[in-house]
Amino acid sequence: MTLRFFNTKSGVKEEFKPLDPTNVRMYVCGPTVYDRAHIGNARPVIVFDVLYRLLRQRFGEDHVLYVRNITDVDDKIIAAAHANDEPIDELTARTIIAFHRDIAGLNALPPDVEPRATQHIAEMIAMVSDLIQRNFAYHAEDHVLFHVPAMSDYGALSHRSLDNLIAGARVEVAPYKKHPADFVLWKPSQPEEPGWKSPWGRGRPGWHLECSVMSEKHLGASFDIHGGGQDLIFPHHENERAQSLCARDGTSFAKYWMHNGFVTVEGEKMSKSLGNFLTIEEALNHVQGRGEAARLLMLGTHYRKPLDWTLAGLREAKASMDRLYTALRDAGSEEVDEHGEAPTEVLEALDDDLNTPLAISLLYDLAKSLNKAPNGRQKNRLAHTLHTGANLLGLLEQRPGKWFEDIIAVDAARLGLTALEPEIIDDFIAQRDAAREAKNFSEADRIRDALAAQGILLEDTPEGTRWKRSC
RNA sequence: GGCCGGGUAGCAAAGUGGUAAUGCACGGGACUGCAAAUCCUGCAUCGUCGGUUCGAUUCCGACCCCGGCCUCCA
Repeated sequence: MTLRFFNTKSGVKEEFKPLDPTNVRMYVCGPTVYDRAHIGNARPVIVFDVLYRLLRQRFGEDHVLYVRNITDVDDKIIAAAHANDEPIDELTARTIIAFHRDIAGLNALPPDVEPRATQHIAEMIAMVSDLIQRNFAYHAEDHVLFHVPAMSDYGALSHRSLDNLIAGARVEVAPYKKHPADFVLWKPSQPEEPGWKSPWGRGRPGWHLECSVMSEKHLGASFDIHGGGQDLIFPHHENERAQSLCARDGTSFAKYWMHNGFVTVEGEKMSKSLGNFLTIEEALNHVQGRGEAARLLMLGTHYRKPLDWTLAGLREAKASMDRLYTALRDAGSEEVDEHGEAPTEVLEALDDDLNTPLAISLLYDLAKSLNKAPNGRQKNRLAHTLHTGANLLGLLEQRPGKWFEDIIAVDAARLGLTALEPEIIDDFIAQRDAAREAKNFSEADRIRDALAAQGILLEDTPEGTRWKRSC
């Protein structure tokens, strides 16, 4: 097995060789908890969830450590709390709960550690002190700033030169900065703002510091993979890297940097001003809470490419999931088998820089073979293979019956659905069967049409009539 | 202006120096009372122009579009 991942720093696919195969470590930037998670936040969650699943499969479940932080101190949080007239703690607690619920709906496994910035203030202060001591940072007007020219290969991750940065700078440079590119490690807090006592007065950490500190604390100063959205490459990850490398000797920080592409919605960049800020919850409501459809849509495009999220695409993904679940249902495979060795081809597709679109196409191939399988023995084998392969992508984790019949995790009434009870549906089906028996096909079709109008589709099989919800 | 990524069938999206996976949609056929589901089958010369090559969609160059980053952002 050879895993290859595109490393942002080198700009090419590299063979993945973990520092310690018995302790593969990855750090992914998690949410800043000031508002509901949107569909753009969902992409790294899903992409790195697949990476986590792959690494667990390849190196063993107990040999992978996945850390995803929660940023719970930040100027946006302060602003949002103020706007809501709500204590910061309440805002962040509420938002974290919603975040967990949202991504659970996307079948994302929880990370092994989910550290919070506010629980690492002491370590942050210590790292700032180290940077000052090593002459990589300086104290000026209650701020502590990282002095960018002090680091020789600053810009190596984002492939920018210092000259470019200055040329492109559109911000007014604060007067206390020695160099325009210098960035804040610690900044003063106003009395009404959250703050912690420090050698430089009451204040709070700069944006990048938390990830340097939390990755070191939970993964060590050198670890394997650092992931996040492409927009984090600069300045966040560049600065994180600068802090972490300059604060220590002989460490490598992240060996592989992986970044997912951006998400647009209906062809437009998501932004609050455009009013197309689509939350995960809203998106899932469009498919009655079937998170796997959203997941399939996300994974249907390679993670480094831009992804345009559309309602049509989501509905199509739902139809595609129907196909896979139909194959399982027709195979009589109601068992959800979460374990077992995933099919080699699927694993190999993922080994090659997470080629999820190829992996998914292999699932369709398996579904086709399953549909054509002549006997129960082969069906069982293929169903199991399809299951384990799909599970690697976080798909097909439900019973087919549940997939087709439930309205999952949403308030049906709020969606304007009548959500017929299964008993009532069965009753109609019995009436229709009687009509068919009597060759009264117009009555049979009338019942079928009536159910269809309620979103219930019928399928006649040799074993009898079955139904599924159409949306 | 600098950096990065895209442009493949109606839509979505893989991939390869030797005439292009897969899904959805659509057409034909089988099956069905009719459907649905399923199966079989049809549907693209890969942004433009040059170059390298026996041969390029795949390599090189130029150009044209599209998106992102350079300021908070997944």
